[in-house]
Amino acid sequence: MEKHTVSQLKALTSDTEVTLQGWIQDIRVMKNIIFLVFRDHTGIAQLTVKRDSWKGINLESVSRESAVSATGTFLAKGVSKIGPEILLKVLTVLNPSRSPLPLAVSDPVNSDIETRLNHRFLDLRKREVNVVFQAQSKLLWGIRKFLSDNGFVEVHTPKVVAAATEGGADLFRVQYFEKETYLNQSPQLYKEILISAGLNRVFEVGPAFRAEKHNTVRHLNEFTSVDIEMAFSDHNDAMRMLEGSVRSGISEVSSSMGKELAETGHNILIPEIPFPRITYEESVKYIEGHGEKINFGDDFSPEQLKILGNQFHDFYFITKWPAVLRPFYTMPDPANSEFTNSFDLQYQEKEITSGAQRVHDPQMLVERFHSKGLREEDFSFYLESFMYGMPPHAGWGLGLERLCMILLDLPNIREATLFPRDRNRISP
RNA sequence: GCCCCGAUAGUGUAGCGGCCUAUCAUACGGGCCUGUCGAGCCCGUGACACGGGUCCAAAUCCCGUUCGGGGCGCCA
Repeated sequence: MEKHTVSQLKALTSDTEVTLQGWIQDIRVMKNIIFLVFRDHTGIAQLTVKRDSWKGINLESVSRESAVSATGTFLAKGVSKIGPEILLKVLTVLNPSRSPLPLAVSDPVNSDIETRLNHRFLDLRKREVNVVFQAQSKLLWGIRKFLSDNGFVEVHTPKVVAAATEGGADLFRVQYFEKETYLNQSPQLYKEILISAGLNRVFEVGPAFRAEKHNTVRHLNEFTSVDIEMAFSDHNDAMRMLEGSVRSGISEVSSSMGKELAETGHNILIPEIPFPRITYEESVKYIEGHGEKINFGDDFSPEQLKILGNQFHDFYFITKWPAVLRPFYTMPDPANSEFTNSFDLQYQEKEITSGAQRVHDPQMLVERFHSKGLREEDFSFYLESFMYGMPPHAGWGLGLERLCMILLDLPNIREATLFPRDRNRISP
C-alpha cells in the first residue's frame, strides 16, 4: 500500500486506494454518517464513514489530535469543502491523544503566547504557526545559497569562550571544569581570526547569547546569528553582500512558499536593491527636523527610528556611526576618526544587522582596546592573528529571527523562535 | 537597572464591595440530528494564583509572595 500526503491527493484519479498518516483534528459523529477531519504536514482532508458499512474500530473513542494511519478510497468528486475526501476503510490509532488539549489546535479560541509556548509542540501543529518556521528555513536557505555562490565558506566557531567579545558585562557564565568561561555573544573574534587564516570569505549560522535583562518583543537571550566576514574588503562590499543576502533569502521564501504564506495572511514583497543609505549625521538632522532632540553620539530611540523609518519603504542602511557607539574592532572613517566605516540595516524602526569594516592594523586595535577600557591581554589569542599580515576586512551579523519577524510582520520575536529563551523562559 | 500592567473552568473571557450557589464562548461528557459546515440544537461537568489584612459583607479594596505581560535602556 502506497502512502500519500494530503497534497498529493488531488493529482490522483477517483477511487484510488490511499493510506494517509497524520492526526485527527476533529470528529463529527452522526446517526448514519461520521466525518473525521484529518491533517498531515501538507494539509487537511476529510475521512468519511458510512455507518452501515463500517467495520473498523469505534470511531467515537478516537480523541482529537491522536496520531493515526488512515486507509480508504479517494473520492475525486467529494462533497467535502474542507479538503480532499476519502471514503474511509481502515483507521488505526498509532498513538492516542489525551483530552482535553492544553491549548486549542483547531478551535475558534486563541491562547496566550505564554500558554502556546508552554505547549509548543501542539501550538506548532497549527498551520499558521508552523508556516513561520518553514519560511524561516527557506529564508536561511536563500541566504546560504547567495553566500555560497559568492565564495563564502560556512564555518563553526566555539560558543564556550574564555573572554568577552566586547567587554564582559552581558555574558552568561559557564563552569567549564575548573575554569570559568562564557557563552559567546558573537562569533566576531573567531571570524576575524579566520580572515587571517586565509579562508578569504567565511560565514556562520549559530547561536549567540546575551545576558541582558531586556524585556521586549524584539529581544531574546539566545538568538540565531548569521555572521559573515570577508577579506580585502570594506564596509561597502559588506553592505552589498548584505542586501544581496537579504534579497536572496526573501526571494527564496517567496518562490517556494509564496502560496502557503498568502493563504495564512502573509504577503511577501521582494525588496529592490540597492537599499537606500543614509548617514548617521543625515539621520540626526532628519529626526531633529521632526522635533526630536538628539545629542551627537546618542543612539536613536525606537521613537526616533520610527520617524526616520517613515521615509523609507522597507530596508535602509544607516551608515557612518560615531566611534563612541561602536565596538573596538570597528574601523574609523579615515576622513574623520569621530566616525566609523560602519552600518546598521534597518527595517522601519527595527534593527536587523550591524556591520562594518574592521580595524586590521594591530597598533590601531591596541589603541582602540584602551579607548574602550579593555585589557589587551584578555584578547591575546585574537590580537596575535593581526600581527602576521591580517588582510583588511569587513563583515556583519544578522539576527535571523528578527529578519523572519519583519518578513512575516510578526508582533513578537518569540513567534519566530521555536523555543525562545528570554528573561524568564528556559523551558521547553 | 528603571517604569507601567496583569493573574477568574482545559483554553480565551465578563464581572471590579452585597443582585456571584460567578457571565459568555470554546473544549470536555451525554442526547437529538444533518452530506459540508467554524455544522446545528438540548442537557451536564468544570474556575476567582497563594498568604495576610480592612469590612456586617471581598473575585472585587489594601499589603506581601509567586508567576507572568509590556515599555525604556542595551542590542541582532
